[in-house]
Amino acid sequence: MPHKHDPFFPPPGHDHRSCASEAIAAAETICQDRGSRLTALRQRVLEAIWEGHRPLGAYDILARLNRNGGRNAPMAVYRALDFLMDHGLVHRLASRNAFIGCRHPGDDHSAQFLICDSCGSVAELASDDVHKTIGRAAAKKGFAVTSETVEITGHCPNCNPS
Amino acid sequence: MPHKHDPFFPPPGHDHRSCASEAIAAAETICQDRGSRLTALRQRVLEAIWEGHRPLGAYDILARLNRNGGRNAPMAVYRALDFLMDHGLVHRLASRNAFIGCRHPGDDHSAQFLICDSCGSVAELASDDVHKTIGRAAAKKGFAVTSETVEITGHCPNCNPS
DNA sequence: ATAATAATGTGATGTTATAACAATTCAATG
DNA sequence: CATTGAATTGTTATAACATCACATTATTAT
Ligand SMILES: [Zn+2]
Ligand SMILES: [Zn+2]
Ligand SMILES: [Zn+2]
Ligand SMILES: [Zn+2]
Repeated sequence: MPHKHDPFFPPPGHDHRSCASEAIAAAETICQDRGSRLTALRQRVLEAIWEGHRPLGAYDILARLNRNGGRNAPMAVYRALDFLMDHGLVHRLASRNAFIGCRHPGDDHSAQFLICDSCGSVAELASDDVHKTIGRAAAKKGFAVTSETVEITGHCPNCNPS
Repeated sequence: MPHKHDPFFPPPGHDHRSCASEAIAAAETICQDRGSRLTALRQRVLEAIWEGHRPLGAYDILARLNRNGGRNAPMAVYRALDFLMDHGLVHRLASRNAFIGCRHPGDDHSAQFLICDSCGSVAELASDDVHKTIGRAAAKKGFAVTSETVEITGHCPNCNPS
């Protein structure tokens, strides 16, 4: 199911608690459905990621985890991220070495990311048109697609009032 | 101008010398036109990259550079790569942390990359259709595109005889 | 309770990329 | 040619990102 809030790039002042709580709730449901355990550590990592709509590096997440005297090691974060990615709750942005919460968890989707150069926020597009066009272009060359990385930089509507 | 060889994914046995020599020749022309210097170091990096159609990591390139007793440091490679990328002679594959020679040097193009999971070879697509579809999808969300990273993995025609 | 499995802890290490500053080479000018 | 400023390269150190290997603990199933 799509996100409750509509704004694609949520404006600076939006009620972000609900973004985060929706994401956590969706994660719990998905993990239950799949018989997986959303442990405290994994949930804390997911919460750290959902502190905003900006991608975070693994070590940024680690710092947030350890803010109040935590003693987690990088491995803990990477393992949690692997779990969250396996469950479609988090995406990795290859062009940034960073991670961001999925806005369409549960959907089986191929995503494209719009990354704002000004404010750093990221929106997740799920354009079937883009996906299919890529598939056609690849097929024309005899290439069988298994996965796509589509990351687009530019200026978001909040930073680009046209 | 497009590459002389047609095969999009050059077959294993192709005459690769001409791929490399064409690329070097194009680089010389482009640098002359722009009043830039294709120094020995830069050329050696470009040659290393053109030893094949597989992407190479910066440290792979460094190893090739230093094969015969060279003493170059990583910085030398990264600086040469920056130069070559600025001049549109080399692309970086974000999903691989690796670099590959551009097959359309001189063209002002937005590229997509097809990366074979079996043989590791990479082909550079320059699909205007993909480019425009991405532009439309982004515009629909009020996003102004400045650059795109499109990297597709799967199986190339040489590895996927259908 | 026991045993198997899953998750986490821990320390070391591997990999990719950049910072900072010194030395050298190059091209232009007089 | 000699001078000079800019571009390039050398050098060392360090930052940033990611994984390996193995020990320990927690959870689940029998
Ligand atoms: Zn939000
Ligand atoms: Zn913005
Ligand atoms: Zn070739
Ligand atoms: Zn192949």
